[in-house]
Amino acid sequence: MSPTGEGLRERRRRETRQEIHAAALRLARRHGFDKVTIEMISTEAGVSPRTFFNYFPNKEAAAVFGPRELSSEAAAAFVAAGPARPGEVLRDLTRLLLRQLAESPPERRDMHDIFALAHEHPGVLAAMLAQFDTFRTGVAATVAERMGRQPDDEVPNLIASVALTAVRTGLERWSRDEPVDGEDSPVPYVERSVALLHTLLAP
Amino acid sequence: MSPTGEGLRERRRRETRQEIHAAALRLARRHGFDKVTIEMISTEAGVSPRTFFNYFPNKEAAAVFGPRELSSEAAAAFVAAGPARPGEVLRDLTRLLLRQLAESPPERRDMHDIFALAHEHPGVLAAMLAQFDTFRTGVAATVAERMGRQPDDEVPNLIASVALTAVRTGLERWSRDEPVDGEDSPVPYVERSVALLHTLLAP
DNA sequence: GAACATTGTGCAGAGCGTGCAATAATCGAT
DNA sequence: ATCGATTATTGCACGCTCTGCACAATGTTC
Repeated sequence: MSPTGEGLRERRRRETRQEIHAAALRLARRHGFDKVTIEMISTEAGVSPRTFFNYFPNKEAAAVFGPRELSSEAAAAFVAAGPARPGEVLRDLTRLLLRQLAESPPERRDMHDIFALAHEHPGVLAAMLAQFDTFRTGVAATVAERMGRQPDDEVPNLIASVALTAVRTGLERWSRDEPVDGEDSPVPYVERSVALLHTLLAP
Repeated sequence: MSPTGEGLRERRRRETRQEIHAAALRLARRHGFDKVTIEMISTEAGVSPRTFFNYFPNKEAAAVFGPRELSSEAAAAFVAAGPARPGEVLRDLTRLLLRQLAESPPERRDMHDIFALAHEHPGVLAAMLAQFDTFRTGVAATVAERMGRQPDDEVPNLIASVALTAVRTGLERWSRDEPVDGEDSPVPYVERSVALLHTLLAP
């Protein structure tokens, strides 16, 4: 097993999944989403059609694939900070999310295309929202852990929802903007959404 | 044309859609969601399989079917109230949503089963979120109209997202609770979520 | 390197979802 | 009431989706 703690199998699996995702997005750009078949994606990614389904349930999920959980170290630090008032937890959470976004920012072009696909293909929108919601559930569980509450408690869930609403909104606007030289981070966009959100409820 | 302004065709269409939805949910309860086929649903609803697809793109969508827009009168009144500060618009919006929820509350049993299905079938969750998001988009457009902003502007979208997060969270908890005699409205649950949300950002 | 666990692949088959064209029902007007 | 226009229902055909199963190939553990 390698020094990173990640075995060969694990790495391959991650790479294959990424490969299939990239293939799906590439082909959707080239031919239009609904002209693309699983067979085409599989061939482009160098796997069998059957293997495709070992990684994704359908092509929508392959196209929108992205991170589904917080990095575990960051989450651990967040939890370790211990209980606090909801407002403070929300503040910490948005900071955590922004840091993670700054450290491993998505490709603007990919993000743009995914939002565009979601806009014209209901199935893609559904897949994207489902993925986002999976992330939200995980975040809510982390928040719950820090606050000493149950994972399905309303408070952690509302905190996670609010924070991720800001992230989603910021990312969407970022993906629609024209790239500017030297300024290609989604972070300011999300910060802006967070600020707006505060104006909303605390006027 | 009838006095309601709704023609025979329109009414039939609405009824058929409702019929198919009910059939899908009923069969899912009886046999488990993934044992149910389009053919079974169609037969149960008294239409041809081909007709099913004139109403829904797949069985997930049929199962989670629900309202997709604000009632037009309520929305009109909301818009007519004219521009205001974001916080006030949000307050008005939550009132509007609560009134609508009080006037035509969903069946608790249906809501419970839909959330349960969504919990164990990723495809159902995706369909539910997509439907919710369609609603959200429409609400955002209404809010935008009132505020004299574009429908894709961040402010109306954040307002709609926050309000509907509260609705979703409240409905989910309501659907999980045991029915209590004489107290079977989702309204207090949503009100509670709204209140929590305010505590969050304005502590 | 032997035993074990996981992953990739082919095959078969039920079910999904759509385009098309025919038929029937409703609608809006005279 | 009648007639043409619009819209809904259905059957048919066909390609694609997705899953279960069995077995080979490839890591992993001891």
